[in-house]
Amino acid sequence: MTVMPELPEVENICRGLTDTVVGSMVNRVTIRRVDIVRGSSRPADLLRGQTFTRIDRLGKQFALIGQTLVHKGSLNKEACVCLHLGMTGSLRFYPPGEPYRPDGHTHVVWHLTDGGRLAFRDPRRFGGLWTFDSVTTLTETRWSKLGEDALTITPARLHMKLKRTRRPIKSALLDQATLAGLGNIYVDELLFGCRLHPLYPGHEVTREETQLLVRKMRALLTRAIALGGSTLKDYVDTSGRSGGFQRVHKVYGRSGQACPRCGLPLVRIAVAGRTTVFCEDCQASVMSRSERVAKDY
DNA sequence: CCTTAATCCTGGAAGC
DNA sequence: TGCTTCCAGGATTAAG
Repeated sequence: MTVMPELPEVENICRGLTDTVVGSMVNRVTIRRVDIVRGSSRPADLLRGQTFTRIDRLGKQFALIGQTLVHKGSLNKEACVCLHLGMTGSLRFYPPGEPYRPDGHTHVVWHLTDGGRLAFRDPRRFGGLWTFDSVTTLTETRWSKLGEDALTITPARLHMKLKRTRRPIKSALLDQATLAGLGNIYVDELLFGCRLHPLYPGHEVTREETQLLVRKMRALLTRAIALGGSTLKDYVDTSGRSGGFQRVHKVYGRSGQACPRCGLPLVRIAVAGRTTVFCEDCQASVMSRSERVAKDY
């Protein structure tokens, strides 16, 4: 089973990058597929000649931040590359001396002066890469459209967002403008953990239910990070390393199978065009209108 | 303004 | 066995 890069996977990639490439200098950048660099970015400037100073993350997106020493110790020219892995994207670090063979899906390779390499690979190319002249520009022009990070958002802030939408809670939680980091897998797992119906309208979610959501969400994500972290060594990638990383899905991908809580068959519907699996019995805590909608399926 | 639907893309699974 | 069809997913864009 493929590992989808949601927040926990991305967080582990960032930690891996911090341990491996931060401090290294980029000697050369190979762009094997130009259109993987999105927007008006100039592909030639993907931190070439710069030193990785920091890795930032917001939700599922993260940024490689580099600096160039223009004058000795006085003026630093900053730049950064924002990455989004989409569905099948991965970033893998090859230590100096380790052979690597780029295939047709390896789109960008950073060659470091110490001989290490960093390779971005994405078969389906839902992912991409954006360049900015500073972290501030990235934050103001791109990350400003995202909600708060799923790991740090407070119940009060989430409740504020949910209150003003009539969309199903699942749609709202998938929307990165509501909060950043959740994907289809974790949303289904989270709603099951909170016993909330996926079609429950956002504005009907109570303060108490939002508190439960945030509490469960933090626990879920933290646990997933810990599980993924145990497999990290030299590699910055999570796909292709299955050892020890079997995520325990209670509902995702288990439609028709027994609900782990009550034993009834899990049901599969479509919400916001996404496959949604849940337990009609355990997650029946919907009110009036939405309950009728749910029953229509 | 709010919400939904189509679009992108490829590999793997399922169907004939 | 080999071919075709369908499906999975996140974010952007267009349309309702």
